Formats: sequence, structure tokens, C-alpha cells
Amino acid sequence: MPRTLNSANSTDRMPGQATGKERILASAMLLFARMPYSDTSLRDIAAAAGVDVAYVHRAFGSKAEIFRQALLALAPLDDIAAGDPDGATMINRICDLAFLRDPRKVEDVRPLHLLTQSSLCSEARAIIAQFFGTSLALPLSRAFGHADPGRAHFALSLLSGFVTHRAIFGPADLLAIPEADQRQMLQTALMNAMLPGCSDGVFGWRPI
Amino acid sequence: MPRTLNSANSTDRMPGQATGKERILASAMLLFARMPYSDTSLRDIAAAAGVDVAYVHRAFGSKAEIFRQALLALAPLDDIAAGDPDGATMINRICDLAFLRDPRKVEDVRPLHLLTQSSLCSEARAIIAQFFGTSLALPLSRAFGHADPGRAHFALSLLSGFVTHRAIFGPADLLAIPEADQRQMLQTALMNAMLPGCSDGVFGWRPI
DNA sequence: TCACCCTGTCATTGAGCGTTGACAACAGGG
DNA sequence: CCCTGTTGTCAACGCTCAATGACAGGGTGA
Repeated sequence: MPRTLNSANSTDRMPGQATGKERILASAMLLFARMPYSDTSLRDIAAAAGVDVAYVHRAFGSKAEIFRQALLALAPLDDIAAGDPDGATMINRICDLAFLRDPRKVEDVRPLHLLTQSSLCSEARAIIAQFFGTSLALPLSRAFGHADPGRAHFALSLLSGFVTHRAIFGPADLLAIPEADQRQMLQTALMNAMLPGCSDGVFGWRPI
Repeated sequence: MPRTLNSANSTDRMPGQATGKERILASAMLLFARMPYSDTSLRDIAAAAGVDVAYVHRAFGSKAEIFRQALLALAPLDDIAAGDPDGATMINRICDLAFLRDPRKVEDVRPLHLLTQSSLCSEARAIIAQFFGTSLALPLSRAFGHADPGRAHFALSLLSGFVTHRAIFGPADLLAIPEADQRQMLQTALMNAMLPGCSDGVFGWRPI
């Protein structure tokens, strides 16, 4: 057997060079941000990381665990609730998650990309639901004084719908709207969703 | 039950007695409404319809074609744009899609259930994108005088986010809100999304 | 009668999946 | 020196999937 001589092997790695495990995690982030959990195979991740499929599994234990760790590795980057922001600031930060990031570059991948891509996948659902609740809904609710915690989930559902819809279908009519305007629309929608009085009607219009 | 194409059926069947093909389509509607395209196997559909797996494929040609036909058979039931409704009425009808229906009963399955469940699935994406555009976004845009067609997509993205989020995660805090209030919140959010002026700020609040 | 679809079943195929076991190469510690 | 743990590779397992090919019963039309 030609024991691979190439073996840019293990430990005599150049400084700054990522280990296999790190490359696997980075590849997983990229791929999970770009397609749903079920469409992302360990073989894809392995190929992107330049390692064997078996090692991807061996190094993390299971596919679900890779997903969980990719999400966790992304999460602390956000600091979404740092400094106990008020409602408007919080909404502003959350809107950051929907814009200004390029999921094709690993350093720009945000947790929200993973959440929206895989939210429908039964295996990833539990992981995502927990993350959504504790890392997004809770801080958002807190920023609005804990009144009506259900509203935080409502607002986040609108957000994830927007992100998903834009990423998946990318309807030309929507993309034709300048990004600044899109952002303003989204911010307003979220803000209105969080403000109790707003459901009573806006600009004179009332729900039928 | 949608009467399928293909001639007055050779045998005039007892009322209530469905052909295999009809049972397959009904089962497909139920299952596609309950779980994503990729999680729904032809075997599941076959088992639910009480026929062999091979016949499911034989009768429709491919899995994607079954999905497409299930969607098409559901679509005309809605009459979402009947009578050239105004904006508020249209929003009201669209909100009907998100409530008041029980996706466990085949007669209550709505197109939106299929759309939101499978929107992330690459195989179903094209079918869904087309349906979203022509059957929902277009009538909605028309109801608002064709101004800013991108807004229709924006509003629909919020809707699909809400439906998906509630169906998939069903966060307790959100479900704790009375359904009438949820509906009002959703209606208001969609209405605001469609009204250009609203992005300028609501109740004195302005986007940062 | 015969031929012909339509409806339906059974066995199978080929591909892709997550996962596992055996094992190689190497590093650090005793 | 051996021992152990980490980092990998390779081949294969068992499984599910959509899709096919062969074939059988029955009603219909000629």
C-alpha cells in the first residue's frame, strides 16, 4: 500500500496553519451556512477540509455534534447582548445579522445563517430551538423589559423569514430594493413587532 | 379530493372510494405539509396511501412531480385573489393561510404548509419560488396597486417566517399569546410592510 | 375472442449516507 | 527503549433512498 507520502502531516505544521480539526470546523461553518443540515454531508465537509470522511466523524463523534460545535464556535462572536442595550440598539444589532455578512467567507459566517438554513431539519431542530431561545429571544426580550416575551419570538420569526426568503429565493423584486431600504423596512417591522401598542393599528389602519 | 386529470375515469367509482393515485396525492399533501420534502420519502407516502412504493413512482414519474402536483392540486382551493380585493382584504386572506387550518386533516392542508416546510430543500426550491411569485406575491402586489412589488416579497417573507417558526419550534412564549392577538400582530406587521410610509418610522420611533 | 392499456406488486439496482474497525505515522513522557 | 495518546487514512458495513424492469390481473374496445 502506498502509504501516502504526501502527508502534510500532523504536528510539524507551519505556525498559523490550521489543524485538521480546525479546518473541519471552518468547513462545516461554511457549508452549514450555505445549505441545510440534511443537504450537507460529512463527505462534503471532509472534502472541503482536505481530510478523510472517517476523521470528520472520529474527531467530533457525530454529525449533530459537528453542527452544534459549529454553532457554538460562531455564537460568542456576536456579543449581541453586550452592554445591556436598549430595545432600539438591540434591534439594530439583530439586523446586523441579516446584512453585511458574506457567508462564503468563513470569517463572515454568522450563527443566523446556520439557524435559518437548517431550521426545518428534524435532526438540527432541537439544537436550533435552544439557541434561538437563549441566545436571541431572551436578550431581545430583556432589552424590552421582559414585557411580553412572546413578542420576541414573534419578531425573531419575522427576521428569520426575511433572511431565509432572501437567501433561498432571492426574488428579483426584493433584491431591487436598495439594501439600506431593506434594512430600514426590516428594522421597522421588528420594532413594531416588539411594541405592544402597535398591534392596535398603524397610521390609522386597523386589522379587520 | 382533487379529481385528477385523465378522462372521466374508466370505472365510475363508488363515491368516497378513492383510487390509488388519489390516495397517493392526498397522502403526499398531508406528509409534505407536515415535514420537509427531503424528510418525506416515497415509502412514507406509499405506506400512508396503502400502495406499493414502486407504484408511487410509476404513477407520477418522480418525487418532484408528486410535490408539484400536490401543490397545484391545493393551489386553486384558495382563490386568494378572487374579486380583486383591496390591500387590507388581501392581507386578511393571506393571514387565513397562517391560521385556522389543521394540517393533519387533508381537507385543511393549505399550499402555505407545503411552501414553508420545504422552502429550504434544493429539489423543491424552484417549484416553490415560482408558486410564491405568481400565486402570492403577484396578487398581493396587485392589491396594493403594483407599487413597489419588492414589498410584497418582503411581506411574504415575514409571513413565511412566522408560519415556519411557529410550526417548527412552537416556542411556548409565542403560543401563550391568544391566537386572535397573534393574528392581529401578524396582520399589522404585513400591512405595515406593504405601506411605504411606514418605513419612515412608527409611533415616533425611527430606525437608527 | 384477442389485444391493450391502466392499475398495481415484487425484486432489484446503484448511489449516497453516517458510522465503524483496523491500523499507520508520529510526538512526548517514563 | 517501550508505552500511550493524538492525528490521520483506508476499506467496508448496514442502511435508506429514488428509480427500474419484469410481470400479473382486470376491465375495455375491437
